[in-house]
Amino acid sequence: MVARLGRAFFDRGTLRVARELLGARLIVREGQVERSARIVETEAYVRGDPASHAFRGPTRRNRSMFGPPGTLYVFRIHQVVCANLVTRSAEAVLLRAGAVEGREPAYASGPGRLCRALGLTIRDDGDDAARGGRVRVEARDRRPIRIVTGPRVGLRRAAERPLRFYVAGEPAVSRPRRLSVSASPSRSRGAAR
DNA sequence: CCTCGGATCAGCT
DNA sequence: GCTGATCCGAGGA
Repeated sequence: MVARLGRAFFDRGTLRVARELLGARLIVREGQVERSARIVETEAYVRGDPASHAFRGPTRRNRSMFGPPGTLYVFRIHQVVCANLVTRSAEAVLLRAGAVEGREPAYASGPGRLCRALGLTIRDDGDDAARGGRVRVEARDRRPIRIVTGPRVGLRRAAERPLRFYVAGEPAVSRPRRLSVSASPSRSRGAAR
């Protein structure tokens, strides 16, 4: 049995959570069916970050970002749904890509495609993934992964901040750009790629 | 009220 | 690489 990631996991620094979510499984229950994906790409949105939806304070749209750690913040942009997991202090981690599990493994490359693959909708906004309802997250296994850090994707403001993290060698990751390699979170600093 | 532009994606050059 | 779709939220007047 795999441990669900609970409140304590999300109630930590956002960069750390963003890195440690890599390899974790995002699971969405749909009646009797469960759809899941291994998370392979994340982005951090932090306090004082002009690109963060929480930057200008709470509104109806972003109120989930001010919820407890582990809250889902789901928003829509250009008719596309994207999902975040809230950490602390109105910071959050955007889930950008995943390896979808099932009889036909597939790659969901991009936050909109990931949500679509798992059936996440705007109705999931505000749900508590740490408590584990329709949506939950399970810890990754112990196999080491190599994490790459780089600039976030698709932003006009604060685009250069290295707040994107992804698993090296994963096909689902969005168009790779400039890279700087770091080690797996539970291991010591590793060799370069 | 009006205007602006976006944490995207698909499709085209 | 670039563009357009397409619409809603945010913010200013």
